Amino acid sequence: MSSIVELTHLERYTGSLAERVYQSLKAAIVQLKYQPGEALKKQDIIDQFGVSRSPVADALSRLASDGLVDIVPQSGTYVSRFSLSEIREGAFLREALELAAVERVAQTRTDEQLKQLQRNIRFQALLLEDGDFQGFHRADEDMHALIQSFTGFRRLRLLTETSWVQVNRARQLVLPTPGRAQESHREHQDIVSAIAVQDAEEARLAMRRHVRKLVAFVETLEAQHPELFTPERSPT
Amino acid sequence: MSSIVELTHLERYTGSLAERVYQSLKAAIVQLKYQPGEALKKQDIIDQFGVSRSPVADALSRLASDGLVDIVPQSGTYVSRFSLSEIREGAFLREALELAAVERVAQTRTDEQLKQLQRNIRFQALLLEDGDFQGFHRADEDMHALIQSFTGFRRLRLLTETSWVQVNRARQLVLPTPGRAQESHREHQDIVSAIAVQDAEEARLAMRRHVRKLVAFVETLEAQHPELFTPERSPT
DNA sequence: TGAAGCAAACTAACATGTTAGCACAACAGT
DNA sequence: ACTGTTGTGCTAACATGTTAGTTTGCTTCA
Repeated sequence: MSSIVELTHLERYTGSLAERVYQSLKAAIVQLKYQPGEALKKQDIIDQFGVSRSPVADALSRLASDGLVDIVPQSGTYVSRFSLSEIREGAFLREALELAAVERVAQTRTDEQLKQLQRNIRFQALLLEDGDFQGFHRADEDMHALIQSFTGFRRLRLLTETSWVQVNRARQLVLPTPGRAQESHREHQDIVSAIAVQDAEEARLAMRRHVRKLVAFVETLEAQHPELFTPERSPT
Repeated sequence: MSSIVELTHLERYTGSLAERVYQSLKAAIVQLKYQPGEALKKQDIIDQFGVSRSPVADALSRLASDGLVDIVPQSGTYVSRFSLSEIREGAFLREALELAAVERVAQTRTDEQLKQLQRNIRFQALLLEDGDFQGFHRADEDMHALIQSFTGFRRLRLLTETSWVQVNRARQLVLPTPGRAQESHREHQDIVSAIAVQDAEEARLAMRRHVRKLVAFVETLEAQHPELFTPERSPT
């Protein structure tokens, strides 16, 4: 059962070879093209990309520090299984960072920044009317990215991304719930409204309500796909 | 002026060669044995450790993702200079993570955990009486580590550490202020008191007061050591 | 039949050879 | 003197050779 995984061509990305291999593999893992628990055949990757072991090894070690693969010394590299505790931790970290960001932005926002957020919100409504849920999801992510960029901190976005990546991967398994997008949009409105009136505390609360909803969706997952999860470390 | 930097022997650390080289270099950079802006001579490192380029390259790439060195492609690797904005970001991130941690722990703590914290606090008092400021500093860090470990999240501690590492490096330049340790101890007491009565909001506030004090010390630094800082990106 | 031992095949980790881009100094032309 | 050019020596990035530890599965012996 050595299912060959179709990897995105390196030309789609920029940077060093190692960087591009990293991007391509990461996308494949998050999109569940690799099964959690599956062994990563380095030779296959080398063959598909036409590169040598060095950039691949480099990419894998970066994926390991993201927690997306587990490197077993002198043995092999495996796509990490889901772990409820890691998913909860990812959600906790994202919540911590998003709350701090929105609190700060509520206090420091300029009118121009507020305008951008409000434009995004109206755009979301427009996409919902058209039933473009994929577009809505992109606009959703854009909104979070906007808020984070308004803090002026560059690393923040990266950290949130890597914290969240586990949850995001698990989210691929959850079927979209009818009405969830509308509900989500209303929560976005609450957040931006609080930012508009510079109420930091309310912005925090609104963001917290929003983020915690996302987590609740994932919690039900283990029962449906137990084989993708690591057993929650019961002794032997 | 190729000042030879004394690196800690690899035997002091555990893990793969690359891991140990990473630990040793990181310690040297944080302790300012390397001057910010200084070029890292890979050959010197190789000679001192008696290893090959692979583990050193691996270690350097990890230091780069910590923000401790800047790798310039096809040119060289340099110990990163201080940047006020990066220091502020590090402080922001640590604050975000520590606040979330203490808020959670205030709600979920067991009596046994509380006991550990209170024991730590009394130990701090004892060290202060003896005038052992270095020991106090260690106990201080232990307390923060304790709180983080009580969340049950493993990655949290690592993230806080890497967020803070820039600030910590800068802190090496700040002379200890008389009476600061006592003040710090009182702030620690406030935090643990709030945890004792499970007042999450007060715990957050106490922790915030505490963390922000540390940052204030660093802010004055650029005037004293301008050569260690990157100019705050004024055009050309 | 089952367990213990052994060897072959695979892997990550480490070592080393090669390539190509950048910086800086010496030098030539004006 | 000043500018433009070339070449030398450095580097990171990439390719490939080597080593040593792990897994797997076959074989052998109780």
